[in-house]
Amino acid sequence: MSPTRPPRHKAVLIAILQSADRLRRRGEALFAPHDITLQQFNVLRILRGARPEGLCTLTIAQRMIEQTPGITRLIDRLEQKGLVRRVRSAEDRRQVWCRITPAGERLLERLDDPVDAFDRAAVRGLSPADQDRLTALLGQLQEEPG
Amino acid sequence: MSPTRPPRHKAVLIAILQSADRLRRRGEALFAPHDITLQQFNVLRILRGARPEGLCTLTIAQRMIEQTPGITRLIDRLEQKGLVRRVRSAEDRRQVWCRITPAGERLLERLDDPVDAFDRAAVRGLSPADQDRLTALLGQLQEEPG
DNA sequence: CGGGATTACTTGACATATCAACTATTGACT
DNA sequence: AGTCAATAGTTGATATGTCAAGTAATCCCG
Repeated sequence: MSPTRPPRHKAVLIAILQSADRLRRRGEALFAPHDITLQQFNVLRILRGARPEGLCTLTIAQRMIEQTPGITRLIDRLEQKGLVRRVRSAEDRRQVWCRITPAGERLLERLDDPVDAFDRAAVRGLSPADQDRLTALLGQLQEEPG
Repeated sequence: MSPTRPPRHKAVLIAILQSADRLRRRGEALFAPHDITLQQFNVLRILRGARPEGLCTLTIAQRMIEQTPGITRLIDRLEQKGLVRRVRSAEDRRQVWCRITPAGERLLERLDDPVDAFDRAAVRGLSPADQDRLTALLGQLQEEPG
């Protein structure tokens, strides 16, 4: 019924895209009740890791898991929700420093356990050794130039 | 400089999401000059594989690599470009049969070689055996329920 | 220290994604 | 036949993503 099995190199790519899609969707479902998206959560985590100074906008963008050209408006939304505060830098007035607020920290604290449980559940089909192998293989893939 | 390395189970998830993001973006860049998106390309390929009868809308959605709730409008765009034709089914008037047009087939033919080259290049950092291992590991991951 | 190149965002316009109704048909049962 | 449930799409509202262009501040170089 299904078409002929794809050649090995296509199978890899399909598997990666499918896995990521599933993970993203299940992640979004986890965060949706808390009124944030996966990307917003990632920003908050990055900012929690950068307390107390915070980070300026483009530095956050660089640390995102996924490329995020719309970082400004993403942080706009977090600021509107009161989870992030922004201040224009005094030394270099082009930069904007972003910091997580106490409300943002409280939200992350509420999410820490569920997220960790989610992550563990997501990989429970693989032994620790296989998890390392998988990470290593994907690392090799990404080392490719271009 | 970078924060502490993430635990093994998080590292896997990050690697998957990052890899997929890179692949998607490079794929989009490949298709952009031809005025289609990755998802549109996938629909066309699915429909080429279903010639000459075509498929009805939701069947296409089921075969997509990524979940695609906006399948109707996605196909709207393909129809507007003349790459797909739709006809309401006579037997079951709820269904809409979608078929690739000759223009759609010509577009795919132009893309076949570049896409194959792209796919091969994307995995050239891995030996064939490693490619199979990677596919298998991701398969195990996806077998997980929930 | 003046002027062009860079940097760090910001904004506007537009494409696409997502979810929740809603419509039209068909199927299943009585 | 008559009705309720299920199926197959469609549509509207809204959120988000993406690219290109614009602005303000700083840097670099003579």
